[in-house]
Amino acid sequence: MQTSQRLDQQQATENRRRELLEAADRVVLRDGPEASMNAIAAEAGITKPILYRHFGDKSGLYRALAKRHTDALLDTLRTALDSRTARRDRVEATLDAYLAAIEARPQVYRFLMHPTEDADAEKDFDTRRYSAPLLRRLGEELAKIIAERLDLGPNSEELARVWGHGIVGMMHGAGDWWLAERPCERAQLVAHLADLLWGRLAAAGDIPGGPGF
Amino acid sequence: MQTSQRLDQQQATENRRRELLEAADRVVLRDGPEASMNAIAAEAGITKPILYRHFGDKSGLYRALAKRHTDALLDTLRTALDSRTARRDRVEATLDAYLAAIEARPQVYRFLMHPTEDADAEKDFDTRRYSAPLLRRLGEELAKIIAERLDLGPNSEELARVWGHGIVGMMHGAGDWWLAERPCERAQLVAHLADLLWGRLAAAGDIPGGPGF
DNA sequence: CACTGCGTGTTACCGTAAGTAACAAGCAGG
DNA sequence: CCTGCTTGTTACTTACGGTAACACGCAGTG
Repeated sequence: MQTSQRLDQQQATENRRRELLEAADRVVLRDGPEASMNAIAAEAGITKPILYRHFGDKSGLYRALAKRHTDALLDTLRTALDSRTARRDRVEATLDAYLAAIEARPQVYRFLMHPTEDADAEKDFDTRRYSAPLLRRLGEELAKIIAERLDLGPNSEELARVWGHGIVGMMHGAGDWWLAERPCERAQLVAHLADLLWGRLAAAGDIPGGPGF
Repeated sequence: MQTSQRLDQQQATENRRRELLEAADRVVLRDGPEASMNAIAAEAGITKPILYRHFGDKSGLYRALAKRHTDALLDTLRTALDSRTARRDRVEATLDAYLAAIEARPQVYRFLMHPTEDADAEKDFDTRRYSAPLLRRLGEELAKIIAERLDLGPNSEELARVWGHGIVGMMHGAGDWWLAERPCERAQLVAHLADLLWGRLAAAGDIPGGPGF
């Protein structure tokens, strides 16, 4: 019975882990990224050392938590990108899906954007590994899709990655501002961003009599 | 002699403030955004309470410090945007100026991008006031310039602001990734991003026999 | 049955960082 | 000399991440 016991045990700890993650989730949903380990432990009805046994340290817990949300968001975005419509419609659907997600759960969004405060960064002012993993993943995924589907001529690999991270950055930057200021409807924002990607900036005329651009 | 004394006094404290800011600058340049108040005070040859008397709290000091760098960066970018060349050249010059700046002083850049950890956020999970002030300012400035110079038809105000923040976000996202991974030369990155803004994404053909996009 | 091993849980602690209270010294001007 | 103001200090509090050490419960084994 040793092996089956070990399996039971493994599953039990995995269930526990899931419970803890869900508790952490609730706290983050309430307090945002500055949720403390103490608060999370309290929400789960236990004390800190147990959290540390399960996740090593704070960034371990946060990584686990972020992975769940990131996976979910990526699924949503992929669905939007995979619909069988015109390219512009799909781009708009994807932008809209992202914006809807951050609009629905701003605290989670803030949590995901939080730089990792990584312990492994230590003393090296290395510039690597400082920004939000979510954005990196989104950028890479988008790059892959672009490279798969678009005929970009030579250098397509590099071009696709730049575009992937650039578009994700655009989405993030505009979304962040929009969420804070709410200057217009979501649909308007989506249309404006798609216009930007569709080259309207390059096509626009100078202001008549203006200083030129 | 009372008034002139008061003026002397005012100027003296202002000089002191400048000295302290320069010390803080050196520490941030060395340690990045996690520079501690103790370390900054030590660098300035004094102790914490004096820093607090001058700047109120940490975010006060950080705001003052960020303002200096943001002003400087904005000046650089404005110069690039104001050159008397073709629109595409000016856009590329601006992107390049931004990227050169973050490449030259990554620690300062990390510091500027750091979310404010604002004390005034307190308990309101308000979503406002959480992201880097630098990006907001860049976005607004760019929006102003776009609105001033481009003929965008109706709704131009709103469109310009969306584009401003969107383009800044794109620049930031791509720059951040590029700085971490260094996948190509700066000039390449600039050209690719300009291509994106010039609508090459919309114009590209599907991969022959691929899944479509 | 006593005994060992292991996973779960606790309390109590350390180090560090933000922020503050309270006090000491230099130096104007009555 | 004494009052008031600025500049500086030391020493504290509070909060948080992280850890050590110890206690309980519960399998399986001699």
